[in-house]
Amino acid sequence: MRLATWNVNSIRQRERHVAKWLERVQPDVLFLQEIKCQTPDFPALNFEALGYRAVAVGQKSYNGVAVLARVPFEVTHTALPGLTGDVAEQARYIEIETGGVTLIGIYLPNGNSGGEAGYQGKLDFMTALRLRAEALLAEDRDFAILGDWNVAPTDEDYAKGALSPTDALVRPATRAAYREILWLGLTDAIRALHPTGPVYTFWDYQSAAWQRDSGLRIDHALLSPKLAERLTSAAPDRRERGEEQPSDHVPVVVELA
DNA sequence: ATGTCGGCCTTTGGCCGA
Repeated sequence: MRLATWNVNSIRQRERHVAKWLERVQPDVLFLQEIKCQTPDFPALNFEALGYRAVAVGQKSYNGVAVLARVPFEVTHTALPGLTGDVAEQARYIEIETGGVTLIGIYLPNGNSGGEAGYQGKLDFMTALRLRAEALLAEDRDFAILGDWNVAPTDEDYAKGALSPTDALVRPATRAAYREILWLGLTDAIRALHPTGPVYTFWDYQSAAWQRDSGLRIDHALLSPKLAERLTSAAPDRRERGEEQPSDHVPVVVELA
């Protein structure tokens, strides 16, 4: 099973990139983030012509997630269970079941806007996500959580100078919340296979970040224990960052035997 | 490394978010 996640930074700007990428990589399931369109405006029919059923959870202007799959699936949640407050109104979560496995796509709040209240929304999302993972573990479900986590888990996960030490992506409370989820017994697919060194998934549009390889590792796939045993590969597809008019994120692809 | 994007309204330029 080939799973993928990609923050596309507007599906209207990146539809051709996604279509070409699907044809080249042929994932079974692809989660998208930052589609930046309302649900009815998502170009689902164009992806269905390529053999991918598409379901979007959109909103005006910002955020928005979607799933594209060439395998049968059922959408089970379009919002993160248990989450309340302003952040709960935003399109950041989709959960599906396919082949007896639960797959979750997330666009975790960045946390740098809206002051401390905005940052608290990020932490609230992470708490609700941990509780969701705990519930799935208690049910003995096999599951994976893929997406733009907006967390650089360790200092190896961002290039020197690419972030302020006080950025919400690296604040101690952010990292602690990420570890609480990871340490439930989940496996960070990329770090399981590439334990050290830079494995960036994002390069800012500003300051020639791509040319300087000044990147971040903030897109992650976390696997439940039995899925982790099936892990055979996990890597960002850096090639996409060099395309014309790219997203600032590249796809992350995970293979399970 | 505050000369980048994308979306939207305040609408042909300025703002917010990333």
